[in-house]
Parts: sequence; C-alpha cells; structure tokens
Amino acid sequence: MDEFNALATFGALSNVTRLRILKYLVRMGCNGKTAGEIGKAVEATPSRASFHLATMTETGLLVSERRSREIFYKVNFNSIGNLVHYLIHDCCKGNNTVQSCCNPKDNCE
Amino acid sequence: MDEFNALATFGALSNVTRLRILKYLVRMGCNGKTAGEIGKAVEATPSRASFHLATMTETGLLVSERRSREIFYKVNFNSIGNLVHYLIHDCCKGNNTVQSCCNPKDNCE
DNA sequence: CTTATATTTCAAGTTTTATTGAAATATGGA
DNA sequence: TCCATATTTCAATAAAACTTGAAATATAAG
Repeated sequence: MDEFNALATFGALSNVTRLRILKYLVRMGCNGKTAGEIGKAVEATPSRASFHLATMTETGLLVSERRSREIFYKVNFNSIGNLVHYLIHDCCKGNNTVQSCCNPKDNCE
Repeated sequence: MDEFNALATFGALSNVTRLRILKYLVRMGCNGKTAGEIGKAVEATPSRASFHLATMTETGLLVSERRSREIFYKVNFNSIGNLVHYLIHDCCKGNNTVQSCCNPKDNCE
C-alpha cells in the first residue's frame, strides 16, 4: 500500500456511515450483502448508500459483484490487513504485531 | 477506543500533512520535536502546522509538552495500537495479529 | 519595561466531502 | 415490448475541513 491509497482508506474509515457499513459487512460474512440491504441496515437512502459503497470500493476496502439485478458487496480483508501493515510499518518501524507496537516498554517512558 | 475516537483518529490520518507529521515524529524519536521544526519538516506555515498538530493531539495520536518557549510534540504509540486493535477487533472478529487477519485462507476464497 | 522568539487563535475565504431527490441505467419477467 | 425492481449517476445544496495572514498569547532575555 502506498501513501495515496493509505490516505484514501483512512478517509473511507473516517465517516460514520462507512464505518458502520464495514462493521455490518464483517458481521454478514463472505457472501456479501446487496446495496439495498446495506442501505437499510445503516439507515441510508439508496443514493447515499451507493455513494459510500463506491467510495469504499474505490479504496479497495470492499469488492462488489453483480448477481442479476442486485449488486453484492463484501469486505476485502486484505485491504484492512494492508492498511494495518502500512500503519505498523511506518509508525512502529517494522514491528509487525499489535503487541510489540503497543507495548508501553517501547514507548520511551 | 470507542467509535467516536476511532472516527476522529482515522480522520486525523486521512490528511497528507498530518500523515507526514506522524511519519516524521516516528523517525525523530522519543524526545519529540518542536512545532516549528515539525512545520519546517513538512513544509507547512506555523498556523497550518499548529492546526494539524492540534487535531492530532485532540485525537490522542500525539502528546505535547511545553519546554520554555517551545512546545514539543511526540507520537503516542498507544493511540496507534488502540486504533489497530479497534480495526482488527471489529473487522476481523477478534483475531489479534495482522497475519491471522490478513491470511487469505480466512477470506472466504 | 521593552523587545524578540515560538506558538496559537481567529476570521475570512477556498476547497473538499456529504446529502438530497430526480433522472438514468441495468436486469428480469409478464 | 412494457413494466417493475435494484442500483447508480447527476446537479444542486449543505456541511465540514483546510488554508491564509493578521493578531493575540506565552515565555525569555536585555
């Protein structure tokens, strides 16, 4: 992941509707859910849901697939993993676990 | 970390100036750097640097300390760790390493 | 007390992002 | 073909975030 994609992905995660879409889709599992179902779940109008789903798909957080008239969206876990890796690599100098990153012993005080 | 703080922290990381401030301060180590040095490093005017440093400090990403006329800022690694934990907990159902989160085997395909 | 340095705060303007509702596109069935 | 459903796209507006430069605050030194 490069800086441009990291910025876009952090931006995608910084909106409450999109963060709730992500949480909903994580719960809903591997088949994904339709744009309509997602919109209802997060209480967004169709066009608003579509707008946020497009943003999340552009950054790579979600992947979409049309099945007949419906479009299914699901989480791209690799994208989340890549973001975490980017954050840990750049912010914790290569330590690659949450534990070593967050250990107070490593935090200068 | 709650949803509100996660949103604010993702927002703090979604701006290129702030992301570069974070990277700079990670490199610069535990004593921190002054607002002036940080501003020069990321090519921001004093007021712009101050604005972004305030945003980052409010979310908990940075901590500040005045020493005489200067204000030193440094990274709060716990904040980054908490954010990663929030992301992994909510997005990967409790698996707490990057590896298990991102393993394609767990990704339904 | 005055001046200089470091930083923040404020108000104004600009840019970006988000919302809304209507219209357009895509698919499937009668 | 015509109609219904699902979703997206578009244009207009609204809201939030960012930038700028000037003024204010805080600290220190002469």
